[in-house]
Amino acid sequence: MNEQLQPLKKQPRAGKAGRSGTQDDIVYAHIFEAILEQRLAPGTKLSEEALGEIFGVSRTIIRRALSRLAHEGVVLLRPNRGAVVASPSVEEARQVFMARRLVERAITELAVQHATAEQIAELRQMVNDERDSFSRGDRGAGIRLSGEFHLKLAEAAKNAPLISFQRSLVSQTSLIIAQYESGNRSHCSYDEHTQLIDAIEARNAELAVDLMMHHMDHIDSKLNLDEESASDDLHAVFSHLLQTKKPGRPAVKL
Amino acid sequence: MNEQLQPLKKQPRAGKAGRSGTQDDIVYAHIFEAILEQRLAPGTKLSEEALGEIFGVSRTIIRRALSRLAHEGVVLLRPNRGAVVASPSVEEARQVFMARRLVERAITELAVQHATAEQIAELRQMVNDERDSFSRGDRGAGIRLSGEFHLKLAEAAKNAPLISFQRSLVSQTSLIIAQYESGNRSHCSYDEHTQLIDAIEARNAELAVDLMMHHMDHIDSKLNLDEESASDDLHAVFSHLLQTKKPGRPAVKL
DNA sequence: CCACCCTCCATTGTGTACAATCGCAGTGTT
DNA sequence: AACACTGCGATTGTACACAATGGAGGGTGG
Repeated sequence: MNEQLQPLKKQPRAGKAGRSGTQDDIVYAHIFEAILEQRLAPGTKLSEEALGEIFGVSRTIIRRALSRLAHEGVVLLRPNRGAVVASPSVEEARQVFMARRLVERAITELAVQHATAEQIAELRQMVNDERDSFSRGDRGAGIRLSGEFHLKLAEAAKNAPLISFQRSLVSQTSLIIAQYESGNRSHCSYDEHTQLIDAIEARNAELAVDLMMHHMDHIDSKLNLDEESASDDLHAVFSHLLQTKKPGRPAVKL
Repeated sequence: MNEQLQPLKKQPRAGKAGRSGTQDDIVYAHIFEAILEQRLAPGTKLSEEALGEIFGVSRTIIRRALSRLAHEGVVLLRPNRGAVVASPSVEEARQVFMARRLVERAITELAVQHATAEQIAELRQMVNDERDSFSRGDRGAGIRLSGEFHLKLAEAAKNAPLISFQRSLVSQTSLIIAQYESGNRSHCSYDEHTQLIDAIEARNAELAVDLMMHHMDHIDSKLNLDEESASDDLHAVFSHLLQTKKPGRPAVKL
């Protein structure tokens, strides 16, 4: 259980202190990826020392990375209790999706106005990568790339606060998908992404927004948010109890 | 120039390591307040060591506080160059306002649905405080309380991601107001806030949203964002030069 | 006289040591 | 037997020491 993550220091850097601010980014990105690709399950404890050993950096760096992740909502930082991978409740998931609809609508409208030919080309490339991942059976990478597509779209909207917010929302969405998806099939059907790009390229705002909203509908229709919950959910539902009450003894009298 | 901020450790705590996570919050809150109340002008350098001495904590704490502030956009963190109070450009200000309209509209609609009687009472109390501050001539506190009003409204909307985003937007807005306001009169006329509360209490969504949008219009009509800029702006425009060149010698040949 | 380069200093980035805190287990008591 | 208390272990919170970076100033050459 000690070497399950990537080997230390993916990118060899000159000396210990490479270009400043780069070290945390690497750690951040790796943990982020691991969470989104579900190599780290919700609720998993993220020990600073263990992570530091794995990545070959001190706890200082780990701590900063965890801090960023916590700010984005994919990691829960409990004072004096350490960090765990967030396990969004159904209610939290609903809130995230509501916020996303709001933001995606605005982003789509803005992207129609501002997207450059280059950005549109990049978007098409990302859809290709996404399709490849799914056809390769790499579900984790697929979820991540699908999220990055929406992030790229946000960049085309040319509004810094929106981009930042979207990053946080996409992260949490990916976590929610990883946690709640009913196992049938692909999440962001890349076909919908392609149609969306077409509408944006044609500068058809109405159609683009329409497609995006349908896309959102499809995403959460694939989740088990409504009604009762499956096995995974039990953990999520009771996680808030487990961290305040003793897990050894039932926290709730039946 | 060494003791211009509040005396150390406003709230006396038990020993050095009080309740965990509290220390950073205090420092964070103090710097935040100082920036919003314009006791720290945009472009001011925030030395870690100096702040650490002022607050009586080590650079570690300061660094974390600055990190949070940077994430909210009120502080700019330049690698290897230290932190400065952000000085939003006109374009950045526009983006923030665009995002705020989006978010405020949604928040207003949700607040109409979910606001409890208690929350409405709290909102009224905040407007009172705000009015008091302005009548007392405390412009800084007024700006801050006005922002906190909008933040409280966001809480009534019961959507965690939106609250978090709103916090960031309000912070930046306050900074923008502090920087660009044409000196005439109060920014958030508290009267508009009162009307807004009335509409929310009456569960009149349409009216509430309408009032909020007008409120937004009023706010940025009071700023000098359009066209050229006045005296205050000069500072903003040249602040990036002033922090690289010596202030004693003209940075730009006339 | 101006421009370029080199050295020095201030400040940040990182690693590590120490201390406080929390959860857990063992033990004693009712 | 169940509850409460106390001590221990592990892990986080904080401070500090060292290393590296970037800028400023002085000096030299053109």
